[in-house]
Amino acid sequence: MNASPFSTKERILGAAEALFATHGFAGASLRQVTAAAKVNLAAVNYHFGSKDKLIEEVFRRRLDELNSRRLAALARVAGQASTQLEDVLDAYISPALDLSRHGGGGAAFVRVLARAYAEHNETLRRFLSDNYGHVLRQFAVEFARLLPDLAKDEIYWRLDIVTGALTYAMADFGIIQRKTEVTERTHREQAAGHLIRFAAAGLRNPPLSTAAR
Amino acid sequence: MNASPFSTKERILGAAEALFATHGFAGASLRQVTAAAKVNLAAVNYHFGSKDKLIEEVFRRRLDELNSRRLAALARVAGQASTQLEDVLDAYISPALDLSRHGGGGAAFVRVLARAYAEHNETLRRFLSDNYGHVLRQFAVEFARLLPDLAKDEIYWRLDIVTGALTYAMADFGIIQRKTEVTERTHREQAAGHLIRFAAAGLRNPPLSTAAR
DNA sequence: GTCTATATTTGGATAGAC
DNA sequence: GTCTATCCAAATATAGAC
Repeated sequence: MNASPFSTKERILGAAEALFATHGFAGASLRQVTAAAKVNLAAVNYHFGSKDKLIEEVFRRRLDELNSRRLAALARVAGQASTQLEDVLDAYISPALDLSRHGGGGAAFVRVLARAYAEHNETLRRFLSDNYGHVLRQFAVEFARLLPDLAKDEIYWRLDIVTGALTYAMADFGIIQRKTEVTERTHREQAAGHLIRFAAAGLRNPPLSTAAR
Repeated sequence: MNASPFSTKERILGAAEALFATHGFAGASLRQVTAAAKVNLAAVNYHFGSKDKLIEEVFRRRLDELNSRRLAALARVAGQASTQLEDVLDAYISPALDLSRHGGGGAAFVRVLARAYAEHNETLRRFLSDNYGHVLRQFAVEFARLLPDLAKDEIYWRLDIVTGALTYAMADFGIIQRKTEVTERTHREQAAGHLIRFAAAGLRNPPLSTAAR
């Protein structure tokens, strides 16, 4: 139960996170992982049991914190009369941004998360749905309060679009190449700012009247 | 030079497309591919030379058509006084939607494309940039015409967000599960409609004044 | 808990018959 | 062009000494 950041276990998790982000789950081998972590090849199976279990641990380590940070941020603005749409979006987006700043490897994890969406793997999907499902539902409640003209379906459609753009933006998949004079951190903050304003405008868009269909 | 849809080559390409969409490039083995295509294992190396070359062919087969369809659709609305933002978005989004309807395997390809974004593989990135770069630039010109208040940088930021949301939505990564009474096709059309309206609102959003920073 | 060594499986690629 | 058989490299996983 040694959670020291230099324990074998933690070093493996960190190396795995970085390599899964770069090469994918199938693309990164345990040999690469153990070499990067400077531990013995056999250590993975000893500490985690299998490659699949290691993947799950990589997720669990970060998701618990991201989840609770998002919900805490939401709790601070939910139900308040003064709350703006941007505040709720910020509660959703900023914890992901903060995570990506965790020099340690949070930035890599954000990309791992994006990969998980790309992998249509049912096991992973269920794992994420179990961890994120209730978070999204709570945010949907608050968005519905602030956007009373939108039907429930419409809210979910739009949140889905926001999540897509967020996933893509945070993982830095985009075509926009960071200029060398801009730090990684500044680039991410700019991305988050653009995203929040874009998303707010998209969410505020009046619903298509049923008559117009 | 046999391009019959039942030729060995085409069967391999179709099977590879489907398996790459499901399992990723590293995750799908040539053994799985050839078994699904009902051809001999050796056929891949005979027809394509290597797994990497096969991957490139999977892209080329669809990208050429998608590219020219987008540009053709853009040409029909570019420069016209009556053109609305939604028309240009439609020119960008609808060809991807059409592709995803190609019963044949276009739907799978859209997911392969999304995976290519997730794979940060430099070779693939360059390949896509070569194929898509000029298309995006042409669209940016037209968006700039319709959104004269936005700086060039701002246009690219927003287009990047739209591309992210589009990639995500078309690949059906979202949390929204299609209801069983809704056909796949209808679901995709709804997704495209929501996306276009959302994106139009986000793009029309007034720029953040520099004073407000 | 960590190591070396190895078993076992899987995957990419090729040789050579037909 | 297609097949069988096979090579070789790389990967996961485990056994057993320390």
